[in-house]
Amino acid sequence: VTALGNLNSREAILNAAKEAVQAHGYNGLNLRDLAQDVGIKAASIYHHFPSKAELAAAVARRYWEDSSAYLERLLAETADPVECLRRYPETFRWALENGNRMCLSSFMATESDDLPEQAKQEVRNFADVNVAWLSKLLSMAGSIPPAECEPRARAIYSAIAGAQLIARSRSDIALYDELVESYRAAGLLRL
Amino acid sequence: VTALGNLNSREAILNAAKEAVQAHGYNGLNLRDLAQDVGIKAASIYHHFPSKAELAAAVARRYWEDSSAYLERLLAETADPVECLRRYPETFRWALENGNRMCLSSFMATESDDLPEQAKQEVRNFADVNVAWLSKLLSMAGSIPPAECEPRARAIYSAIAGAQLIARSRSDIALYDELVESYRAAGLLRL
DNA sequence: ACCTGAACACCGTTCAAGT
DNA sequence: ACCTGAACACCGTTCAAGT
Repeated sequence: VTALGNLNSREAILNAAKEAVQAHGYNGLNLRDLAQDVGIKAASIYHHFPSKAELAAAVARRYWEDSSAYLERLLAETADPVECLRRYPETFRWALENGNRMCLSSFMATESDDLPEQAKQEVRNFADVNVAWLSKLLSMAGSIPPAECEPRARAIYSAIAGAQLIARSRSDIALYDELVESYRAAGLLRL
Repeated sequence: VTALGNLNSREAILNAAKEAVQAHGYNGLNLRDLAQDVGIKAASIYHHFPSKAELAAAVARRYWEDSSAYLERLLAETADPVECLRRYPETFRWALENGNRMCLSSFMATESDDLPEQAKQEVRNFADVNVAWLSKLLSMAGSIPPAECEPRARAIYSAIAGAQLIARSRSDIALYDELVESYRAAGLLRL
């Protein structure tokens, strides 16, 4: 019977918190402002999440789950692994297009020292999911030796994260595109 | 006559603030804790800096000035530009060795949305100084076409910043070294 | 179940007051 | 010149109280 009453508030909190953390980070996330976005009071957030830290962990968890689902879908829809890999940088481009935000995991990774263990783990999961996907695709593409697929996947992931960080700090999407193009030209993304 | 009385406090504040921002960022910088590190009260900081924002700008300014001076010294001491470029990743490795900290400019770049214009400018200056140096060295080395030196310099800078961010979030210097090695293997740092 | 106002300790900041 | 205690508005958090 009954009872999904608070699901709307919970969902709204998670979504608004995600956007806020992508712009201001965990330390910059303000519960009173967040509550106002959702249309409730700050104290009410505690009915859905026991603390700001656990809210952040929940947001980070959903973030990598969504990322993982998207990447699997991309792989399922795009037959060619090379084409799939070519499109990977797009995923980090959207955050820049959407209000000059950045990857929630990159931001929270930067704030590692101020995060509880659970939140840090979810941040690591995002990186692991992305690296595993890249590694699998590189392996499928078959253009570099199998032993180099995982190191290369990590290199691509960290380089893309860096490009997003730099481009965002200048509010310059064209710079992001230029950096990705340079990575290709230099061989990092060449397949 | 007289008067360098407050230079010691001012210097101590700048140094302690630098370390704190490298670990916790601008939003994570706590003036009461900072004052305690220096041995004064939080209110006293305002005798040396008009606000937390202007303190951060002063810290960021000194940060890129020191970086610039170091890079010029490295270039003066190391005849070979290729050797010079090979040693560039070391500069980002030190922060990891020194308490798993990160580049102050990368951290503040991440927090761009919450910084005043002056602080953002100093953060951009750091990137500009590093990119200009890399571009000059790439040009001296002569192994890539002149027109590609600056784009490549930007790519190297953002990739190194990304590697530091990822490695720090795992407190794993070996990962930083592996990422740099992968960049070399992939051709990004090859000369 | 879900939400709130009032209170707590903490933060950036100001200011009058100390030396 | 340099520093401080006390106060301000703000923040994360708690809790008793509302529906």
